[in-house]
Amino acid sequence: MQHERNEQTAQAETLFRSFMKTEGLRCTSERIDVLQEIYGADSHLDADEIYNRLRKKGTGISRATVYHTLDLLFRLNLVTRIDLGHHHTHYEKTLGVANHLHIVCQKCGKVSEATSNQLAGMVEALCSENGFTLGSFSLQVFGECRDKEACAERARQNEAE
Amino acid sequence: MQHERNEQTAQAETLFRSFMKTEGLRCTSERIDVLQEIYGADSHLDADEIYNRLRKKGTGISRATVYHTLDLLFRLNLVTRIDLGHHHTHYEKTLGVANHLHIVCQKCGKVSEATSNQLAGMVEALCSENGFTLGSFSLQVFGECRDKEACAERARQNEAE
DNA sequence: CTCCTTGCAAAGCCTTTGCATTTAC
DNA sequence: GTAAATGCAAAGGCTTTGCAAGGAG
Repeated sequence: MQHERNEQTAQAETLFRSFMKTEGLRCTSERIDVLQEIYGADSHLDADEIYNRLRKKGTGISRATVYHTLDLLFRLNLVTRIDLGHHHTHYEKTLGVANHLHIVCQKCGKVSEATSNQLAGMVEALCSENGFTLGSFSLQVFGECRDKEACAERARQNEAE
Repeated sequence: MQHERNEQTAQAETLFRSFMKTEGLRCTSERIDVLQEIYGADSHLDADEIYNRLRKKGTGISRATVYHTLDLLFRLNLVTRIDLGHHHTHYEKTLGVANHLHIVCQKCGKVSEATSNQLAGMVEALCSENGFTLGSFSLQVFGECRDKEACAERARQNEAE
């Protein structure tokens, strides 16, 4: 698993460098840092989380650069934008997680990660049918936890904060 | 078609009134106006579009109420929130459009509406498997137009604006 | 050496909030 | 009559932008 993750990160970095060369853009250390932060994370992050994590590691990056880089990575399909209903964007790696989706509870806000082995193929087919080349996609599902008790407990915790 | 749309709107309104009664909330004319605006629209709208359309019709509604109502309708699963990458939320009716998704071109920004007859069933199954009751969902696909010429033309138009 | 990129701070924009007023039930 | 909803304006929070300084190719 550890090994797999590193491979993904390495693959992303190789792709990134090649993209940058093609587009005549520069591979700065800040950009690589953001890429690694996202690929090293187990799930979705928002811009501020990425900024703070990098600062804590001693990387002297600015928010402006984080936003610029995220936009770049999105355009290159190395990260996806997802909207979990928090009114700000989250970001997630695309490589190696094409069967990935989120289910958000509308009551307690809990976000569950789910996988589907049909999803990627279906989206790919839909793109073809509609005259598009697939870049990335994100599926958000809003619903309610079936476990009402645990859900209510979490909702209470949220209130408290 | 016209008939079908009206039926959906009527169905949404009935559901809404019953929800409101159950929750002890009030059916104000502003809330009904927002609901009708969304159900009367052919596609996704953002909060400001809803506000402006209602104002043009002479409805004296405020932005605050539009936002409050959208939140309410979302919680009741009468509208879905979608993120088309514009960094602000769009809203769309849920009733009668469960097979609906968006494909956004990352180059020119064009949004295509697509349908899939497998999608709703798949999402429903995923919810069950993961211990959730389905409320609503939204799938956004980011990619590139295959028609490069038309795409480049649209991109140029966007620049001009 | 050139042009891209960074970082700071300010501006921008969407969304939420506090509070007095109005209104549905 | 009373609790809920509206509207206004101000505040809030995420994101973008302008511009000077720095750095990759």
